Amino acid sequence: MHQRLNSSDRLGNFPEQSRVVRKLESIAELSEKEKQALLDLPVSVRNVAADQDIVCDKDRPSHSCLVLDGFVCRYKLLDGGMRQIMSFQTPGDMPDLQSLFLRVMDHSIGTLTPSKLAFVPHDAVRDLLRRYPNLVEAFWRDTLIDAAIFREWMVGLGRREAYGRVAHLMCELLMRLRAVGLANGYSYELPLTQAELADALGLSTVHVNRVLKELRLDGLVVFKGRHLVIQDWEGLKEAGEFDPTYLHVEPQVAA
Amino acid sequence: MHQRLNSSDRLGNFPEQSRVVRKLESIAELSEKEKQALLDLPVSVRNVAADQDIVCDKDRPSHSCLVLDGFVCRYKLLDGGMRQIMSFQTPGDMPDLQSLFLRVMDHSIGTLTPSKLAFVPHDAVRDLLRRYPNLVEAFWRDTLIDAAIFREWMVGLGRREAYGRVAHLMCELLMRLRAVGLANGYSYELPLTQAELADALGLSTVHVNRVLKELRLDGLVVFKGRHLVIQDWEGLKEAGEFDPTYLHVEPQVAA
DNA sequence: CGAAGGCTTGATAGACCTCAAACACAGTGG
DNA sequence: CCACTGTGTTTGAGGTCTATCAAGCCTTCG
Repeated sequence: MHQRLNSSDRLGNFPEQSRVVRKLESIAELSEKEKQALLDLPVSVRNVAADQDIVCDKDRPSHSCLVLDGFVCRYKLLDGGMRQIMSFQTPGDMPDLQSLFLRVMDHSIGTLTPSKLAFVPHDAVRDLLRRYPNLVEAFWRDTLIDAAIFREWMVGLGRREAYGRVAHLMCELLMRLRAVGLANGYSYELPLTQAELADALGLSTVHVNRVLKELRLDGLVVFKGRHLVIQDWEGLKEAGEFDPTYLHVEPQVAA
Repeated sequence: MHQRLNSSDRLGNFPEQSRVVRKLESIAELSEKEKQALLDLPVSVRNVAADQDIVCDKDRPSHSCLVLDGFVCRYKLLDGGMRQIMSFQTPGDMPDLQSLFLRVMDHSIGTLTPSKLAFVPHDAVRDLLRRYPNLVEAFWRDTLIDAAIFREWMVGLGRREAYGRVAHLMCELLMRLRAVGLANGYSYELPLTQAELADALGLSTVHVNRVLKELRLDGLVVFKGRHLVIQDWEGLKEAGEFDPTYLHVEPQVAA
């Protein structure tokens, strides 16, 4: 029997729901009723192994998915077999909200680590948005912030050297993981291989390796065993020319 | 006396309104009432010279702008003075719809050619969206397609060589300009300098020049005097590995 | 313990950049 | 009408960043 036993569950029944709510609250004000409505969303939750596709290029999904736990990414494959990762989705994120309005997938979404995902029928989301127009703003904002992150990555891919590109990504992930409580001070779990980082940064695995070594020798960060420690936050920000405006979070602990 | 005389105009009074309507119709179904409401939007129209900023990084705009005529771009400047252009906006586009929901600009928007722009107060747009929920879907879709284009550019910047990158951009612009009636068969006005192309493609001006020459020698395109002629559409698509899915237009004349 | 995946490092090659100079063309002014 | 200027294009030469290839090493896990 397969994993979809719990297709009649509601989001609120899972402990990780707090990450989703927290993420949305970092984006927009939510009333109690709206939060309730969110938690009442019907979901089917699945545990998915690493390196599995959730949605594929050209698919026409009927559900949107929420990341409850794990690292997920959007990516495209080129003819030659090369891969470009276009975003990392961390717990609390909704990687394919867009499929609500763009029927055909123009890219794939897959897990990078073992993940826990909640699938919500599009109809349920549509219904939610009809009943709570304020949530339209929240969800729309979320997709706009996604786009802002794409733009920032474009800057990195187009105009930053490898060193700054890596530094910038590490800064961004600290900010984003903090927002959902997944960072401790200046360190966080970064369960990615160097090859995966390379695919996101438009570099080769070998070069990522060399840059990481350089960052370590410069005393900025240590990345070992899927764990990242930022030893010199100011230095890292400078190396990546990092300015968190594009993340559109409250001027929180961006210290 | 300054240019804003016509601040009490409505969009429908300008002949270029058709481009805006046409653009939106290529994205979503519009009822007659919705089209009417669009045309009744209060606008102040301005003619702007080339190379002028419309909105700057860190601004908090109170209006959204529509491109009635001309080429406009989003861009960011790096510390070293380098520029990354993140999108080209052509007639019919709404480059800063996002400012409705993201208060602070995380990039700048500027003209590349002399342009005719319509500014709509955010309040008027908000009101429109409140009255016509179907337009929410259309506008949201528009911002999602923007994001899809960002993603496709990321692929180019990260994983395509200069040759394919240039080819891909030319394919994309043909499709987009056709959708608003600004292409003739396989040619269109491309009023950009090689330096501007370079800033969009993450290349140096010199290298763009060399690639253009190569494309010409290969018989794919001729770009001369701000005019582009595609001589071998199949070849160009192949060179850029171009697949128009990400533009999310009807499977129109993508022949 | 062996296998597999990931990490690390060296050597070589290629894509692209920077610098520099010449050329074309349009607009300006005497 | 013709220098003069400025912007954009074109081409060459040399240098840098990053990719590719290849090999050795380490860790994890059955």
